Amino acid sequence: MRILFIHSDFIEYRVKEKAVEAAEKFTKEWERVEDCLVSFISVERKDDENVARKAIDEIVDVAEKVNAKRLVIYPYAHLSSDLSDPETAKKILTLIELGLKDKYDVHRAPFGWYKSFTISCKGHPLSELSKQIGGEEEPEALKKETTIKTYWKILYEGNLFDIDNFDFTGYEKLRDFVSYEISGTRAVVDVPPHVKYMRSLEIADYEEGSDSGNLRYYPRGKLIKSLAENLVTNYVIDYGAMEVETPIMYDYEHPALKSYLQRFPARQYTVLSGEDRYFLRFSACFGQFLIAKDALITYKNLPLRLYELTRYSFRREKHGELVGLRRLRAFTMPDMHTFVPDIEKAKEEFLRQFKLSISVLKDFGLDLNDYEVAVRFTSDFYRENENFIKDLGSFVKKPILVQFWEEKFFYFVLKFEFNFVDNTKKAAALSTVQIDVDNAKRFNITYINENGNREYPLILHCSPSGAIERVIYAMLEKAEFMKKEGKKPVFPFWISPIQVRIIPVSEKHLEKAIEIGKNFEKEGIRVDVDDREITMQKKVREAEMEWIPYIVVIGDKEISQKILNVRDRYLDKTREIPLIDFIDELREKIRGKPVKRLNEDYLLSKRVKFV
RNA sequence: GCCACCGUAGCUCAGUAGGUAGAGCGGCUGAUUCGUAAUCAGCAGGUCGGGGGUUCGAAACCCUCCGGUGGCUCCA
Repeated sequence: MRILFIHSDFIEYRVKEKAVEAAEKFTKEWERVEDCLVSFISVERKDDENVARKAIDEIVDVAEKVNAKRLVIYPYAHLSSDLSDPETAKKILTLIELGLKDKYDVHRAPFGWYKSFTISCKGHPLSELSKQIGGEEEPEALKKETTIKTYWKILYEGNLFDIDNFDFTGYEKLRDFVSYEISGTRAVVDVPPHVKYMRSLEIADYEEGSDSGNLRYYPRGKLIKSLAENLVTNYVIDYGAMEVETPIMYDYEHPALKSYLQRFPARQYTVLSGEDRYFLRFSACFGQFLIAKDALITYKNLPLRLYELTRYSFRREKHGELVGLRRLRAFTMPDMHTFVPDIEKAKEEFLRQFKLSISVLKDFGLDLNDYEVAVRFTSDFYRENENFIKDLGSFVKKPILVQFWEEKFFYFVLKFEFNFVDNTKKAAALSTVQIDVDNAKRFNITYINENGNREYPLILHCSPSGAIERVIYAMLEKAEFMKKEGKKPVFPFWISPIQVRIIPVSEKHLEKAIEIGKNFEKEGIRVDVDDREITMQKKVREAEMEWIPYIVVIGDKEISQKILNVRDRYLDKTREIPLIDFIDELREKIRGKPVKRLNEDYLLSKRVKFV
């Protein structure tokens, strides 16, 4: 259904001739209504009573906003090219009329007639609005989200505070996050700064040749992304998960998948294979659940953990929501599922994964001050596990946002997220863990218990870092915060695409510079040499603009004294250190971290400029 | 999905009573061989996002599509 609202000084219409066979009988050939809200409505194919109900809510909502007492329902076919049959349209229009009659003075223009009309629009900002309601692919969960009963509190030092009574002094980012969550931000903002960096640092870029929200990654971005992926995967495997790989597209008609789709508030990409319709996965859940369903699992195998790094997960986010790396339609998500026998075990895993997520983010240079914690649960879960929730709050030693759901509508009873609040005061979720009480049954995943009987496990969904692209986004936004504080923006050493740049003072030092560079390369440190014929000032400047952590200048002095002159970005100063000691220092910094080779030429004169 | 703004050289942008394009950076060439955030000079480089229309004439005005951004809505 589509509705066009016009808040009018008056509308006047006159019935002319029949437009369709099924035209409605009418009582007034001419009508004029003063000071009213006119709703021009197209009833579309697939619209039903639910859509009518939703339409009533929308009309009431708008009427309240513009303070209208009189309503005009005006059938108007021209808003849509996918109309319902006339009988349905009449029925739904009548339902809407009846639904509004109690509270408003409702007038309705007859259906199925050509009418002349004159309307006077008030012209204030809310006087013209249009809405689209329903749509066949809209999952229940998306619609339900707007009606589900929920309330919010701040949890701090074991106490729950009303949002309005909590003093956010010193917790401004939490305040921004809360207002973003509950009311949506009102701040006037520009493009988030990470978009500028993702391009200028040659990490990622928009790709016109694809759908919006599908980005291209340049060599440096690909390197950063791979390192990030490897780090998370290593963590998860150390944690005890087994890595699997599953298809990226699934059958719309598969019964378990079909009902799961309805519980998941996201839109899908659809793929046609001949006549058959498939959707692109929006997480690794399906693939892993379908594996678990067929596996022979006993209580001795629990907790069982499956993991996949999805490249990609797809969500067809609305156009207006896509920005840079914050929100994409194709993204890389580490996704682990843990199967446990009961709620006690689930809580134990939940807490461990909570801590795992903190460790993972820390390696990306994001600590608890950089993100806000949200914990959400059903009221039932809270009643039975109040202390558990409070312990989570105590563990992070700062106030957190908690959300209560009166009923369980989604598939989980408890979840947390770590939300990054960026320079435009918008929030994006990074790590998350959920306790899923529904899907074992839905997918018929069972394990054999001590007595030889089949039982449904509980399932934890965990993305310890959140989407990899989002982690990069958070690192870039954090860099901007650093810049605002007067610090130099920089990546953690292990993930810097170039870790050491060697700058020969003049051409005659080049050979020696390359030789010194080899010592770093042997240790798995990504080093390059600026062999271009430009001034060294300029080389230093460009190295700084690329956020390279260590800039080593090689001239006569360094060659004769065998001491390196290092410009250290983390300390923001230049220091002198013997080569051996410096390499030891860097080796220590990358210990236990993923290592990858430089993903571009060692010599800057050979480099391509991508942006 | 709706509304608004934007799209000009590889990048950032200038170019409004409509008269077939400019700067800086980058690139190339030459000079300079240089000590920690921009050496100097010359040269090359443009279907003005795509398509359609108005006009003698469109980067400019209109329509439409695509892309980007912001707002609304929404965001497990």
